[in-house]
Amino acid sequence: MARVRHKRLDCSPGCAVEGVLQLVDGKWKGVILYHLLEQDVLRFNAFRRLMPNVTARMLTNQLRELEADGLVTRTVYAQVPPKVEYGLSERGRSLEPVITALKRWGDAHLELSPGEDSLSDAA
Amino acid sequence: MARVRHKRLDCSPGCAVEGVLQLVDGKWKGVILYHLLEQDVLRFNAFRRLMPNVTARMLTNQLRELEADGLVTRTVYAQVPPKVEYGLSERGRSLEPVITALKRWGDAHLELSPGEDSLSDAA
DNA sequence: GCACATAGTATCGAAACGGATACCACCATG
DNA sequence: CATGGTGGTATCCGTTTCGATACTATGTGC
Repeated sequence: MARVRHKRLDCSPGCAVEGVLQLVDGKWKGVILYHLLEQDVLRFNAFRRLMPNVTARMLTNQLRELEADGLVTRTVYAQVPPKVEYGLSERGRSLEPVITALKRWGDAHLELSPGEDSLSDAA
Repeated sequence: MARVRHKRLDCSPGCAVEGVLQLVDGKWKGVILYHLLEQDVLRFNAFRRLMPNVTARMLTNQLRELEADGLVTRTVYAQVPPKVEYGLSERGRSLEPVITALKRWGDAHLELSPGEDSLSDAA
């Protein structure tokens, strides 16, 4: 679901840049990774509470892709009611400098007025 | 053209991360920015030669969006044949740590087999 | 006078994206 | 017996993306 982007990474050294972008791109992956770096472990519905606008379909989707890319781990507990925990793999955790660089730049250059970045859906 | 992503950045502190992603995301923006950091100034067709798979339509599009976001500058010389130069604005140049972080991670974790990242279209 | 290079634009249409909605199993609680 | 919470899946369907193709203007070289 993460935009097909490039079949071939035909951009010479720029490839590396594109390659990471391909992993992080996806409507909600940035936020998901960010939250996982902060919280360590999150359950499905915990994500939904953190990001009220994401639909279950999309959340599943993004998490599955991140898992397929080896960035997040998915642990299912054989319980009823079900319990599934999402966390960062080692590879995922290694993205920290990247996420940090993104956050640092955003904080410095984006000037999100506080109040626009509320957790509430503010419908 | 850069995927609508989120109307509201309702992800609390993660917003900053998403915000930057919104600027860098776009099928070719990562590579464009990377090349501009390396080369300083590039002309339209120079980009096309560096990225043989991008169509004129898309290239125009990505450059225009980057320009609208204040990351690249576009200088038109009143000549015939036309000459248009693209470069980084100060804001664009400030993205360097971000691009660098992306590239560093990509180089370390992606293992692009050399030969797959050729400049040629290798049709 | 024809082709080539410059830097694009316009239009078509197929494919992908992604929201809305309904639905699943299972258990606990009231 | 119904309702709520868990973690999803399936389907429909409008919207967006983006490649392909054709086309523009002007000046130079052959």
